[in-house]
Amino acid sequence: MTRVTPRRPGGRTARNTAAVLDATLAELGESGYAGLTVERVAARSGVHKATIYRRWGGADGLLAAALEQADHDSWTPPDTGALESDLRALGEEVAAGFSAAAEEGEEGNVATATIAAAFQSPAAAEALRAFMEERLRRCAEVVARAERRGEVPEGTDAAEVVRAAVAPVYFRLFISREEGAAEAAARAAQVAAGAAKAGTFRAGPSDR
Amino acid sequence: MTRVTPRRPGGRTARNTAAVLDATLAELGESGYAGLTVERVAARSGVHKATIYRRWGGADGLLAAALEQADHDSWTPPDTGALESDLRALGEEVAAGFSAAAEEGEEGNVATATIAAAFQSPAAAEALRAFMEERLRRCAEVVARAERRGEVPEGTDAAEVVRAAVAPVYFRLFISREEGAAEAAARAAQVAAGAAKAGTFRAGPSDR
DNA sequence: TCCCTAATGCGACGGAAGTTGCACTATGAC
DNA sequence: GTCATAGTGCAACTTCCGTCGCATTAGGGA
Repeated sequence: MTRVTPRRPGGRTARNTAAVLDATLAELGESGYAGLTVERVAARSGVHKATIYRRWGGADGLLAAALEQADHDSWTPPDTGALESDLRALGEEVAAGFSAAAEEGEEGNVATATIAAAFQSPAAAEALRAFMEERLRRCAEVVARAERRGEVPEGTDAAEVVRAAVAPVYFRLFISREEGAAEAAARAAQVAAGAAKAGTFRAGPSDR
Repeated sequence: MTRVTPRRPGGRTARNTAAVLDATLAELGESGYAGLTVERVAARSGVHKATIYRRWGGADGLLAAALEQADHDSWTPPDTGALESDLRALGEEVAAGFSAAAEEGEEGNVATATIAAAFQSPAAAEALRAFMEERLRRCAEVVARAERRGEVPEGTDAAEVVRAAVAPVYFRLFISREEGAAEAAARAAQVAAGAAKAGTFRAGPSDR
């Protein structure tokens, strides 16, 4: 139904794609997913709404496409020289990004919007899954460095360490809706790093 | 605007309230928050949609009211005799509840719907915050028992221990959208219990 | 029991979202 | 350069959501 890869990818089609995805990101930054409307994107991009419905299927398709594009950025995890401070910086980055997004109209809103959209749309859920998988993969470097320094035992499940460090931040932001996500980052980093050093995260049933 | 507490709480008003909230829960179980519509609730409950809009303001108000009602249940945390297995049971309960909800049309959907709605509606966000606060408060008993048994040092921040144990489960369910939430519960319980015993969770800046 | 009025029912209206059929434009193969 | 057609623009249409004014009903104090 939805043609994501047109058979004529050149010229006008390419320009339309770029204009629509740009407009989508801008709208997300301003209004979040709840305010993301095909009609507004159409008006902003100058592309007719029928075209958008045909090519992306709706608001969820727009979001998935925009996220897939954002996925190709050059983000790398922090490198402070020690596992715990790396994890803390990671968590604080998450907390800061989402907190700022909630107040201003920042681009962190795109991530928030995607998490929200994943509840309603399989396409968005899949886009989010792929995005987070990629992020966790890049974060594995943090644990790999710690392993090289001898901070943690060999065979440590890197992704699991990172999950333990950032999960409490997301929990406070989106599940329990409490304040103090930034402080939680420090505590979680301490816990995760401690457990990693003690060997609790050595590749168990979930290594992958 | 929205009159949550009518001045005539008896008779028809009470019957309408019950019928509407029942219908809301049923709709949530079948279609989630995305499919929660005032018109459908009106049709199902036999109460006119204008009445629903006047008293609850919209879909988000319905959800908040339904959740507030569910908040008054008699749920208590598991008691297995040891901290780590208590935490594991807790996390597995969460994982099972939400996984089942995702497949069938179960009541766990109400919680999922609330988390989703919190992204769009301040009322739902506040309802979710209150609900989770109450749940965390009840879960503190798990840590209190461990403290009495001497498993963890005095002054351990109970809520923080519970957050560390369940956050990775929620993270996999709703943020990274990975499989294996149940397995994550075991690992997280191990990490949280270990850190608690080591005194990492002794009341820090975030005791409250 | 009576009576004031809070609460509800009812229908119509305005607006926004999404769909569809048709005409037109410009891409890319030749 | 030419030409078939993928892709787009356009406008009308249907459906659904939320609001409003007014008539009607029933709660609960007297």
